[in-house]
Amino acid sequence: MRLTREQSRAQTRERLLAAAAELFAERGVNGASVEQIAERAGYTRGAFYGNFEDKHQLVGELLRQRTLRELEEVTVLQEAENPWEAVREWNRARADHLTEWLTLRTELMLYALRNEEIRPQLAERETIARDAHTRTIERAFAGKKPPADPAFLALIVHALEDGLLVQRMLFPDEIADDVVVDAVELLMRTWTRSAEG
Amino acid sequence: MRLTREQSRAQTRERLLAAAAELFAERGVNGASVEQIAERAGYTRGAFYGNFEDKHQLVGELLRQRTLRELEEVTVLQEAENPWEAVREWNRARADHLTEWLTLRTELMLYALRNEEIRPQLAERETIARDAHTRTIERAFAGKKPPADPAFLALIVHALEDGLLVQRMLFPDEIADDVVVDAVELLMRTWTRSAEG
DNA sequence: ACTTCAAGATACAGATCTGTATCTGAAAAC
DNA sequence: GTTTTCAGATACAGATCTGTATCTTGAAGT
Repeated sequence: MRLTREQSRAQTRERLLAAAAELFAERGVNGASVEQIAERAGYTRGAFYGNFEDKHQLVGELLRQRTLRELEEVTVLQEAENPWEAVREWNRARADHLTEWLTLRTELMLYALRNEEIRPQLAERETIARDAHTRTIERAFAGKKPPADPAFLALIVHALEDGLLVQRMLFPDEIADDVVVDAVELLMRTWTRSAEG
Repeated sequence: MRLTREQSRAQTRERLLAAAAELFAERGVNGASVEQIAERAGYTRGAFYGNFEDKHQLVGELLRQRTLRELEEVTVLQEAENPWEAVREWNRARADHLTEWLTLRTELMLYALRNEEIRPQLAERETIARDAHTRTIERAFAGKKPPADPAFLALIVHALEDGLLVQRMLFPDEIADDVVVDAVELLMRTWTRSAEG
């Protein structure tokens, strides 16, 4: 199939971003050279510098892209008919590429942490994720009295999810995919129980 | 004060390790060159290669050193007369350097994750920390019936602590130092309450 | 079809980094 | 006090990486 010039250019950009994501996960942002990225994508450095200012800008783009994707996923999961089962399914689906995915996420976090300009993007992602949890919790406690401020409970759930993903990455054999959901369900159960009592 | 040759050499090693820790936190392991490390420590590359094979070996040493320190701290905190208050104090003390400390920790984690040889060290640290939590929880539930396997509850507490530290690093103004302890206390409270009911 | 234009390849200059090999000066040994 | 030894500095060769400047080729426009 013949591609229009614009399409071809977009495809090149996309391939470069995908190759960069792979290499960043494998060797870290600083460990992957522009040359390696271009080569992995099937091009030379010329294509890279034609599409991005430099590696710094590409990292910014990648972070933007990944943040957007994650926010979309959050929305989809929340709007599912059975959110808990949806999250469970999500964890199972991510299982194969968990290390790659989480490593890249961590690399981007560290990078953003060191660069004032793109740091707000990081903050935005966290805030939205936490707000989503807050709403879910408020809904779950409609009527009942939660054991603490819903925003605080949401922070706990959010941090717990993140921490458990890391543990799952470090001990893939020992920790089941469902642990994340199981743990959150346990918390919600004990919280609602203590609310009734 | 005059130093013996052996002392001087040990001092040099120590300074190089400290300088490396600083730079790894600032720019990442791959972002810090051997030259920069030596310079920050007040030496030249000659001193570096006289004390370490290469950067790879130094990272291994650093990981070993930091792991040991953390394990010591865990022991000290556990054996304190009032562990909870001790942990609270620990969090306050770390507040100033939290970002530097946690960034380095994350960098070392990523590095170990990518190097099969030193990966066991990482696993050891996590295992010991989790075991310590398991014992604490078993003690807390002596007699009562916990809402789940103590090892599972320990995993939750451990992951939650890690996740909250990250959140505290990302939002230093928004999240208080005590949040980590407060959150764990909340969990323990609701768990024991649900155990009584 | 012929011209124009731009995506991507190639070539080049400069910077940086690594690792080794050699040198120097001060502590240790006698 | 002289000799030996070793920690750390200096010098060097090779590799790699970045960014720009120029070239080539195929799509777009007429």
